[in-house]
Amino acid sequence: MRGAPKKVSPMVGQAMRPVHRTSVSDEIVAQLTDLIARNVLKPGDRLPPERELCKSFGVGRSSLREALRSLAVMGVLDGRVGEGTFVCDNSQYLEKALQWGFALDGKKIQDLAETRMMLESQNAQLAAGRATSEDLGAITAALEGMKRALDIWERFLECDLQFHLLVARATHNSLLYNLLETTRSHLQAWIEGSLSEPTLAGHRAELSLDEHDRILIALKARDADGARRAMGDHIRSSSEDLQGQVS
Amino acid sequence: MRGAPKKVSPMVGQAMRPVHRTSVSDEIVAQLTDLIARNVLKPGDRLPPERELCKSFGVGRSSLREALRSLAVMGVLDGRVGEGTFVCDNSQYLEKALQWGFALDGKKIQDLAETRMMLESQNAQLAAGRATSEDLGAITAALEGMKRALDIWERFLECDLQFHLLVARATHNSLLYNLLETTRSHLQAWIEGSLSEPTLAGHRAELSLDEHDRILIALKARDADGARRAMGDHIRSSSEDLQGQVS
DNA sequence: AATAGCTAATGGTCAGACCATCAGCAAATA
DNA sequence: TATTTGCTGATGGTCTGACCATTAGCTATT
Repeated sequence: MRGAPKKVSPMVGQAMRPVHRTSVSDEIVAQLTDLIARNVLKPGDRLPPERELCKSFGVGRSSLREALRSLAVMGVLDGRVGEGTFVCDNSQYLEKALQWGFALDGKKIQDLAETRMMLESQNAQLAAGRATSEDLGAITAALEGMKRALDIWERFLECDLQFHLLVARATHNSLLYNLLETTRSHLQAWIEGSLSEPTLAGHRAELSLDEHDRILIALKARDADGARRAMGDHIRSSSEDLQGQVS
Repeated sequence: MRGAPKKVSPMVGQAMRPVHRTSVSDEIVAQLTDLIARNVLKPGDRLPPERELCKSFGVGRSSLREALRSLAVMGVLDGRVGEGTFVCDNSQYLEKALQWGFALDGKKIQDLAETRMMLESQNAQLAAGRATSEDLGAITAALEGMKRALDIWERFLECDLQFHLLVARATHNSLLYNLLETTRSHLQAWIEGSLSEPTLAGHRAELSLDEHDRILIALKARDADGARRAMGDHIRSSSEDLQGQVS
């Protein structure tokens, strides 16, 4: 029939493009993001129930749910059982992205602790210049909670955590707050595991109270460098106690 | 029965914590990310078929697929029909996230810039004490690349980015490196969008070179505080130029 | 040796069912 | 009347089983 069917003409490959293959889920995601981008779906809005969306899009529920799931992990949608699926008020997809950075990294304790140390110091420095009176009031309340719970070790730690998170909130930088939150949550499991027995609870609690006092004083005095140093000293001191228990 | 049932004791609310509510899909996501983080699942590896994973995890296929979908959206996994599901070789999990260009409001940009500023300063400080000779060599090479590309604006920026990432790598803290990488790439997308015309390229490039020089000198001298200040000055100076274009 | 065709494996999709949770309302209670 | 309790429907979360489209790998044909 043909003289040389061995080789196919290479021209053909250049003239043809890969066909546009789109999955059903991706199509749904595209349509929904478009609706949100054009403000047809505003933050806080509630989407129709899944079973209705299925009929509207003409797809099965699995595909629809995979699409919703995609948008949920990006922080665009939020599904609440019994209530419905809502458009998140603030596109917090940045925070989500940073959180996944933590999850995917081999979370070595030392790196985590170092990152936390750095975040907390800088947060204190920033907070000194930005904390509102409400911020300072809340931080003061947390500190007083610690003083009241000197003998209830668990409750003491809880107020301690609150103190640090409130300082982060006082930076009024949602990214920094979120970073500290995720860092802490990854460290928390390890901390609680290696510090379940409050051997040196009394001594440590007294010391900790004093350190927190210094931080708060620096914050109230708007002393940025002082707050940074006080927070750094506190973290160093408390982590030394932890390290001692481990090694 | 009781004398005054009007008010519930407020103590109770403090003694109880919200129960740990976790969905099946999230559990799978957590397990898989953990496996990837601990390098049990290496990039390029192929996961068992979905139907097998269902039995392994003891969950239905819907839930499993939603979990896989979540990881696919982040660019961690890649499912190919007829072949299987693979762990993506590139750890650029954020490429996908950037694909949907969500509008970043001014506050977010500011938060992002601030976070970057803080990361870079601290990274420089840490790197000064830890950089190996290879690290310093690579950073020097990046700086020389910038000098050679003074008239090629695009290439200049590329070397600039490399310089900063290499400093982060020199901290030998993968978490900090990852955080900076994510922060930078999100900022980069915004910068390139609103700063396509290199108006003051010449002036800025000269200044930038000088600032990078100072940073490198401080790093080589193991001057932690100096490196931190030099990096801080550099970021402040360059971001002032950007702010000027925006406002 | 190269090609075409067959088969099994695999991800993608769909449909229907059941469960846990939540809002809202009505009945019972103080 | 005001509060609590219990019911009910709506909704997201999950499971199961099935079918389809695509792919790799093998086999038979040319």
